[in-house]
Parts: sequence; C-alpha cells; structure tokens
Amino acid sequence: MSEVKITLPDGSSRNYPTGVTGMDIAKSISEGLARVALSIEVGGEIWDLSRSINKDASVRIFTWNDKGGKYTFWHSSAHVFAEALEALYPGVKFGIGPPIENGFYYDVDLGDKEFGEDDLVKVEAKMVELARKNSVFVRKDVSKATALDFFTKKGDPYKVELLQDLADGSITFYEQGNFTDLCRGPHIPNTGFIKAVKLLNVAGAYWRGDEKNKMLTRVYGITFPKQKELEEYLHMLEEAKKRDHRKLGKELELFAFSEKVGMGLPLWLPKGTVLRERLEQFMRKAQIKAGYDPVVTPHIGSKALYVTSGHYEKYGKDSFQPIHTPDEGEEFLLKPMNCPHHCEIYKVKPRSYKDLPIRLAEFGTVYRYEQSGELHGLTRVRGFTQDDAHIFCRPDQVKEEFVKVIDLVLHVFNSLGFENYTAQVSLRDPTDKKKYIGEDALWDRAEREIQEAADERNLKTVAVKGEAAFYGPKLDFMVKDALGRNWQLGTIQVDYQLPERFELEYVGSDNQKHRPVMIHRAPFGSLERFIAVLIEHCAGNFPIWLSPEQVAVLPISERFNQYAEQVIQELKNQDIRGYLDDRDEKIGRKIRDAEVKKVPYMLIVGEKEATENRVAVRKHGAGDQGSVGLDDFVKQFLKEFSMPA
RNA sequence: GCCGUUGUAGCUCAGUGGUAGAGCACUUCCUUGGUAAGGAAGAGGUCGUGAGUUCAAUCCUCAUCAACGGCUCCA
Repeated sequence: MSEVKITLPDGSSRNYPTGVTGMDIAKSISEGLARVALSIEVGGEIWDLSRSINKDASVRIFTWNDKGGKYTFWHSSAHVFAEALEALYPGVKFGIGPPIENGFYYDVDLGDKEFGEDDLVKVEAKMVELARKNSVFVRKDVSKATALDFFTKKGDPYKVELLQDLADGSITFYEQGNFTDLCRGPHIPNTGFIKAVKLLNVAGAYWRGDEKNKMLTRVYGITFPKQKELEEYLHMLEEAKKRDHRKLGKELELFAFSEKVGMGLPLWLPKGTVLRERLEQFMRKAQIKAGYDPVVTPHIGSKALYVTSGHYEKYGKDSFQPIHTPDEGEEFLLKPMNCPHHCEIYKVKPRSYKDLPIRLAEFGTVYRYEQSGELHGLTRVRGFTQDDAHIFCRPDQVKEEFVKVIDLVLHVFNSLGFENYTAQVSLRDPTDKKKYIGEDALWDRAEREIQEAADERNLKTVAVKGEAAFYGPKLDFMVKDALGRNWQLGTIQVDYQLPERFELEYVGSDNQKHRPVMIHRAPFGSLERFIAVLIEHCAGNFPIWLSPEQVAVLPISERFNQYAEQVIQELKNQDIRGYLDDRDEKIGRKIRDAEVKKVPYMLIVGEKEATENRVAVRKHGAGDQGSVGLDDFVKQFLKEFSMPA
C-alpha cells in the first residue's frame, strides 16, 4: 500500500496510507483534537477534514482557535443561513455568502419581500433548528454543464452568472441537509458544531459590488460553538459602542452637528477646539523641526486653478458648485484640496536647484461634496482640515524626502500611542487606466519609489491595487475604529503630474529648466478623522497634554472657594488647563461629575489645604493620591505632561 | 446616490387615534458637606418637516429632511 508523508506544524512528519483524511490525521494525534477539528490546511490551501490527501504535504489542523478554523466555521454557517432562508422563503435567489473577519454575510434576492428585524429572529431560530440536525457537509465535484443545469432549473440566476466565469473541472458543490450550494469550500464536518447564532443586521449591497447592478439584501450574521462566546461577543460590541467618537464627542462636548448648518459640517465646541489646537501645535512644532515653511491660502480659488490641476474635470460635477460673483462668468470653487494653491506659491519666483526641497505646510480647511450616505461622524465629513504639506523636490531627492515623511508619520503615531496601523501601498488599478492621469513610466517610477522608501524604513506594507489617487500612488496609514472599520489617516503621495500641469520649474546646476517632483503628505490625514480615531483609541481618556480639561479644582465647601480661585489662577498662569467647580454641591458630587467628564486630575481643597497652601490630589480612575504643596504639584505636572517633542 | 432602520424635553428613553411622561441636566430655595449622585420646589416639548385620511393625528398614509447600519464612492 502506498503512503504519503504528512508534515505537522512542529516540523515532525509521519507516514499515512495514501488517501488519508484530515480527520484521520487529527484522530491519530489525539481524540480531543479530532473532536474540535474544523478544517485542515494542506499545502497552503484549506480543506475539508473529510477530503483525501493523496500526496506528501505539510498540514495544519484548524480548530475554533485558529483564524482558518473560524473562517471555515463561518463559511459553513453562511450555508446553514441559506438553508434556513430557503426553508422559510422558498424561491429566494442567492448571490454570494462568504465568511468575513467577524462572522459571515449572504447576499440574497428576496424579490418584493421586505426583510426586517422579525425575519432575522425567525431565520435565527430556523438556523439553530437546522444546525441541531448535525447535517454533514458533502463535497461533490461537478461538471460545468451539470452545475449550470442545476442552478438554471432551480432559478438562481446569480449562481448561473458566477458559474459562467468558472473553468470546467474546478467546480464543486457542497450539500448539507436540503441545501446545495456552489462553493469552493471548505466546510466544517457537520452543522452540529454551530451552537449559537446571531443575525446582526440587514443591509443593501450591489450585486458584484457594482452600482449599476441590482441591489441585493445582505444579511450579516455570526455564529459560535458555544452560547457563552456569543454572549461575550455581543457584550464586547456593546463596550465598543461606548467608545464611539460620536457618542463621546457629544458627552464630552467636543463637537456637534447641526441640521441648519448642514450635514457633514462639524461644529467644534470649546473643548474640542482645545484638543484640536493642541494637535495642531504639536504638528507645527514637528514640522518646523523637519524644515517645513508654514503658508496660508484662501478658502476659495478660481475655477481656472482646478481646470489646470485636473481636479475640475475629475470631480467638478460631484463638488460643491461654483460660487458666482456680480461679474458675468466669473466662478470660484470652495477649495477641495490645497495642492493647486501651493503650486502657485511655488511659482511666485524662479527656483534654483539649490532651493529644493521646498516644503510648504498649511492646516488647510477643504470642502468636498461627499455622497450623503457616506457621511459618518467626524471620520467622513464635507468640511475638514488637512495637516497638509507639499514638498517640491528634485527627482534625486524623492526617496530621501519620502523617507523623512515616513519618519514624521511614525513620530506622530508613536507620540499618540497608535500601534495597530497598517501601512498600505495604494497602487493603480491596472485594468482601469481611465481613472488615472499621466504616463505609465512615471507611475511605475512613483510606485517603485514609494515601495523603496517604505522598505528603507522596514515598514511592513500591504499593496492594494486600485486605491491610488488619480494623479499618483500613495502610502496610506490605516487605523481601525472602535467597531473594527478601517480608516485612512496619514497619507504620503508621490506626484509627477501636477508639476507638469502647473508647469513648475527649477533651474538646475546645468542652467537648464527642470521639473520638480511633488510629494503630498498629511500625517494626521485630517484633524477631524484623526481626532475621531484618537477618541475611540483612548475611549475619551486623552493623553494629558491633549486633555481639554487637565485639572478640576474642587473646593470642599463654598468657604474655600476663594482659595480654590487662587489655585486655578496659579494653574492658568502656568498654562495648565482647568476649571473651578464652585457649585453649591457636596464634594462627592463634584468628584463624580469630574470623573464622568474624564478629567485626569482633581485637586480637592478645604480647610487643611487652604491653610498650608496645599492641594489634595485625586487621579481619574485611580482615586485619592494624597496631598502635596501646590507648587510641587505644578512643577511635577509640567514635568510629566508637557507636549511630546 | 442606492437598500434597510430610526426621528418624542439639552441628554438617555417610555407612551397614546381624543394635542404628552420618567430619569439626568437646567433655575430657585434649603443645606456648608473631606474623595463617584444631599433635599425640596420650578421651568422646559407645534412629538423632525410638509401634505393627506379622519369629527379628531405625535400615533395611520404619502412625500421630504436628518441620523444610524451597510453598498457604491472617497482629490
């Protein structure tokens, strides 16, 4: 009998009879493993445990504790969802139903049926019922003709469409209970592993992600092998919602929106403004150190400016519409980006190669007419301020400048404790060249330079096609929000197009005219989005150098208000931000209110403190810290909590 | 922009085909209290907006605006 050599993750290997299954291997390792095994990775592919292995391979058995195991589990859950849906609503047509980071979704076409909350509950119950049947997932190789015939007869046009793109010989069906689906697999051994089911929400999604196609109903769900894990997950979601910047922004009085002002146009309240201005100061300082020159440009610019830049052609009809003046035919646009203005600053005088790089920085407020459905708290707004700068440099300086910007971005992230970011190299979509301007050679060069610069700083990057700006590729720093959604914060872009369009020049050492290269960069991205993500990261407990209110002075009774005034005045003299709570309330109440407002330090003053010029220190979330002299407190505070350099 | 859900006091939310309620916040008074909510009284709402059905609409219908969850988009 022939044998196959199976190598396990620990490097050990064993021989098994040819045709051994993952389940056989699991059992041979331990009965315990066999009971919890969900799928198996064979030579880099994830397989069903029941599939025969016919050649030597490295394997890894997945359980619920592995990402691959969860993936398999949720993929199978999507099939059970589909089975339940079909049982309850015969005639439903199915799109695709993949596993995702947390759970799965299935896109379905329910015809005219409205699918709401009640339906979710019904389908959930049905799923649990079906899962209990311990139906086995059976894999079948089918020919394309058979598959097409099956789904045509069943009346599943979306599956038929999917099949048309698949090659004959590579098509598999999976069947469990009364449900058969076109599926590459793999699946868990049987439905009985699925013990807890929650359908989370209903959404619309265009078929194949194309807005020209029909919109299907997308149902999101998640399943677990234990009820308790589902409860923990739902609890975790609730906790995450408490950190939502929209909730905290309201509670901590940082920003607000007004229907009258207009959607997507944030109003910065006094406390939010302090936070914002602190961040600006921090960035200004860092930029001065890095050789940037601050500039200021107007909020509008004539249409000609954007025709030159190419933005008008690209976004003109999807922007806020032109502002007209009493002069016939004169048009201005609200500025949607700062680059064209900065190009004009570059052009105010002839530049020599010795002047480069020129780094023009501006906290530029821009306005973009985002689609109404896209607006989202502070992370996607119609008016926002970029910590923008444009570096005009010689071609031979691009990489060095790019690397310096990477350092600046990392400095910002480190100073604010952002550790879990993804550095994404955003490239062109090679299949859709119409979306971009400029010659291929320049694009290739820019894409190469970005990757080289990232490599130079040992930045772990992921390359994503189709995410470039229309004028050039980018290096984007992506950070997740409280609910796991990805947002782009910092961005660095190499641009050979705008210098061309604006006919920017410098005189080289050869006394000839040359084109500079432009690097667009914004380490925060936008103040708005950055603050949103910052709020969610620290759950409103800001680093103290950023806190809108750093210290609350709480007199024990009105008798000590006068001393408290002295304390708060001294703090203000030392640039420490704080407030005096001189309300006619008990100290317990004042403390509670300050704790709820997440004020980092509370200074409690009464008889003892007033006579000895001391303060009783209480730290947010940590309680009483004992009493110190006011001067010592101030000294220590300034030492510990000044803005990072 | 598209699909779905929601819209009641400053905030969080009850509630009803016969023009509304709670808690917190707010105002006043009492209280002067030592580390997470002292007590009392009061004020506050065209029930998102517009139209329709009805003797009567906050509630039913339609439209519209906004927010929320997604999709598409994101200079």
